[in-house]
Amino acid sequence: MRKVGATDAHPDPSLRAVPFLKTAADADTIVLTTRQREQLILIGTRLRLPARTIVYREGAPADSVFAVMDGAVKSYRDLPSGRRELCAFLFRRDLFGLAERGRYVNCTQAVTRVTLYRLPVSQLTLLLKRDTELQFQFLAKVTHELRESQRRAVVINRRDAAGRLAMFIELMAARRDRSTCREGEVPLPMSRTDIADYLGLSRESVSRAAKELLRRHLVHFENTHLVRIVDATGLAKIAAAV
Amino acid sequence: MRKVGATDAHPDPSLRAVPFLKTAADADTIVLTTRQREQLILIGTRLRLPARTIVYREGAPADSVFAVMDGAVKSYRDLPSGRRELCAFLFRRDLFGLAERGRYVNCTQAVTRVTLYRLPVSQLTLLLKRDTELQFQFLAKVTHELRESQRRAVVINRRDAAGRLAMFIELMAARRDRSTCREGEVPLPMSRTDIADYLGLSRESVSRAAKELLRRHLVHFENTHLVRIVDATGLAKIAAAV
DNA sequence: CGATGCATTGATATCGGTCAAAGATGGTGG
DNA sequence: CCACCATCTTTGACCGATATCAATGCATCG
Repeated sequence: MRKVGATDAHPDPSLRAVPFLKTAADADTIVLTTRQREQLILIGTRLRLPARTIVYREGAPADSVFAVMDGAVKSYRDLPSGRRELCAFLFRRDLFGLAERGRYVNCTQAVTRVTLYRLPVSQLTLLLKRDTELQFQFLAKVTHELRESQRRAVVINRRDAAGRLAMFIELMAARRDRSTCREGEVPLPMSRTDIADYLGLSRESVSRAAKELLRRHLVHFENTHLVRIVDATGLAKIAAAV
Repeated sequence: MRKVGATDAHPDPSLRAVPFLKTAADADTIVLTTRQREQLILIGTRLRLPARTIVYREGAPADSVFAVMDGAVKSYRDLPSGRRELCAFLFRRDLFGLAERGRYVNCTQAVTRVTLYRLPVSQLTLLLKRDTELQFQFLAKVTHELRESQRRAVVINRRDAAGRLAMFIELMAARRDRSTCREGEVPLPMSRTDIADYLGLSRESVSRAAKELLRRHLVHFENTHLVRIVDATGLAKIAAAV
């Protein structure tokens, strides 16, 4: 496993001028518009990593921010109990690597082979200083993402296994790249264990929940990593039943 | 039950100039410094409400923001399933009433008799425009609170009933007014049902968890609404066990 | 001092976790 | 191209924790 994006050098202290980059650390993910992404790519370097590569570890000096160009990345934290809390799955256009006090707050690992852009924080800071509009967008995205993940966390707390999985499938469906998959088909590139850690369930419960959704004719699993939504309204009903 | 803070008038459209006030809606609570609070109080009006008064309802036009001067307020949402999700308890110095698209996102109700300051959003907006430092502080507080509540939600999902209650008691202990209660004593002004809704448990489970903490000599309940921490380190251990 | 809501306690049911084992899948090298 | 091995996934049995239902106890406020 390679490790990138972490050196012993401290990040640019001028980051202090953009405190939201630090404050909003836990979100760990931002979705940008095409225009914003183009701007950021100008200052970044392309990076291709095989599946399972650790992009950076929790606590490492946060000197870079990353943008997903292709593939999927997971962001997680290992808890003292041995459990793993999977905070987010990151796809095309997602930005990740935000830090708190100059350190990454999560560990991130490639789920599939991925293409990333790496943006040095120092240069990003300069860009944000020059472009107040971009900074503004950044802030809006940060708070938006925070809200989303907060909503997820709250909601996960009160739902049976099937409901959580239904919600997860809908989430993945909403984010899928329409150009690369058929109507109703949703790729699930991550492992069952990853899904379990994300939903706060055991592997086995995810399996059983999948079986349950199948039994109710809501979805059909073409294979482990591709699910087809059979009854979208029925699925939505279960997913929404808070 | 009286209802205040909700009229049919639309909120000041200039609110659009302060999008973070809307964006950060779900946090619903901000803790301000004394200086900031003083500034805000200048534009507000004092309000005394008896226990159980609804301050505003979910979905009502958000024309005011409120600051708690004394007493406790709860912020909640009733879910379609009939469950109630209790988002936050608000105490002295807490600010609440942030909205999304001009509407309140939660329902808020006085837990005890309370004294509030009511701040018209229009005037608050003006103040924020004049005082960039205050606006900045506002943003920092918003993101901070968001992070906190996010952390809570995530953490709640992986803990047994006793652990959740231990965490809750610690939370309340951290926020209690030292001047009005003895060392180690923590007032719990809210009902067991409220605690249950906050922790995602049933009333009965809260009762049993309380008994469990008592059995382990970690706390002692002087009465229903006053708990004394007997073994702080032991309690912290249970509360921290993720 | 009674009445009403709140809190506790007990009995039972249900759901998900855990453990164990079998079944699929995919990658590697011959 | 196939066989084999490692890993991931599924299935089953069982257990424990919490929800739910029911009843009793308690306090608070007229």
